[in-house]
Amino acid sequence: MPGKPIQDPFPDHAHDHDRCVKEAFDRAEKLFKQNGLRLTDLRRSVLEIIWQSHRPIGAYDILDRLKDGGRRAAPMTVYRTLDFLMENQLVHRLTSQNAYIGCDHPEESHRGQFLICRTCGVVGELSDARIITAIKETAATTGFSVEAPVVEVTGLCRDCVELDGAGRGHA
Amino acid sequence: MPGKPIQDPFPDHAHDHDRCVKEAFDRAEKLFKQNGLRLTDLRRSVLEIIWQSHRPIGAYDILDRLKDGGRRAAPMTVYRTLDFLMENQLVHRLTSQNAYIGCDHPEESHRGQFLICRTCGVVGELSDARIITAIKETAATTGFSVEAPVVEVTGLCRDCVELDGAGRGHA
DNA sequence: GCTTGAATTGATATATTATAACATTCTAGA
DNA sequence: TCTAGAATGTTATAATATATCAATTCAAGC
Ligand SMILES: [Zn+2]
Ligand SMILES: [Zn+2]
Ligand SMILES: [Zn+2]
Ligand SMILES: [Zn+2]
Repeated sequence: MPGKPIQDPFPDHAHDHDRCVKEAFDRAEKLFKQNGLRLTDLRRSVLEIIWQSHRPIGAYDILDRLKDGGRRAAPMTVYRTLDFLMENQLVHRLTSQNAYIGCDHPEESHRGQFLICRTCGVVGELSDARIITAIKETAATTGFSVEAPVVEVTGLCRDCVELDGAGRGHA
Repeated sequence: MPGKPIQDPFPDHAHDHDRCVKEAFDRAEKLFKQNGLRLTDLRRSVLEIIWQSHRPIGAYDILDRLKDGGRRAAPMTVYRTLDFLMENQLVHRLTSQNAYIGCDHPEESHRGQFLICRTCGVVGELSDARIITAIKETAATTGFSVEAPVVEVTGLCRDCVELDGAGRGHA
């Protein structure tokens, strides 16, 4: 049985994105059922828009796409939906980008660390214990008790490093 | 000779803040001279306002205080000055707060890590090699090359942990 | 099926943060 | 003094996010 290979946290430029979307929605639907949440048309649409790529998308861009899709909507519509999706870990907000990105593993309560490629715009989510430990222990030396670490790292992804920062265009 | 004791990255609730301000301005003046920069009234005022406390302050709050001080100013005035101060490492922007904080050590080019107390609002800046190493090495396992890590950690500072999250009020 | 309260969405207005573009003033040096 | 570049003034606008109240939809119990 093939199954999923060892997971790479950063989506390759040539990966099968349809599979990402399918898996994301499978997980989402499961989560909604388990928790008795309502996967409404609006929520589904917003989630679809967000999962159209691995690039973070702004609230007003989501709004535009909703309108393109024939739905009438206002900023509040989007922000409310984003709040709901974030509460349920289906979406994360990248504070350094004022933008939103889909999450791979909404089952577990978490706050990921993010790698953001400056060239292609793609984001990968990490969940690395060592980073968190380093932050917690360093904070502890000054008596600081960590609650919500924000880690957002810009740089160049594997594919864009190879292209020496000239790469563009993929899901 | 007394000199400075081992530096604690998080300002104590009862520390001598006048000394912080004095030292910050000594460093700033030195930096301006060394680099042939112009420490204008506007820049000095903005830096003073930012150093009034160890809490981050928003651009529009800076604007208000400038006006209180009898200076006429517009948002652009503030943002331009902040840009200048940030270029010269005298000020950092906390992306998770949309707010700005004074920097302790403008001499060295750096991008700090920040501890932000949710109760008293005070911010301490770290510059911890272990955190950066953990981020770089983890990123490297997926071929990602780190350029600009953002680390902003909210939680409770030493003093506020002791008060169990009821503390308030100091510089 | 009908009722009802809660959840969801609609609609309008406004707050907050940040940038664009061009004009004027200041300042260091020739 | 003259002048070019730096700094600031001024006006307008973009981009992001929230507050508030009304209308609609939905699930559950009767
Ligand atoms: Zn994908
Ligand atoms: Zn996640
Ligand atoms: Zn101080
Ligand atoms: Zn600093």
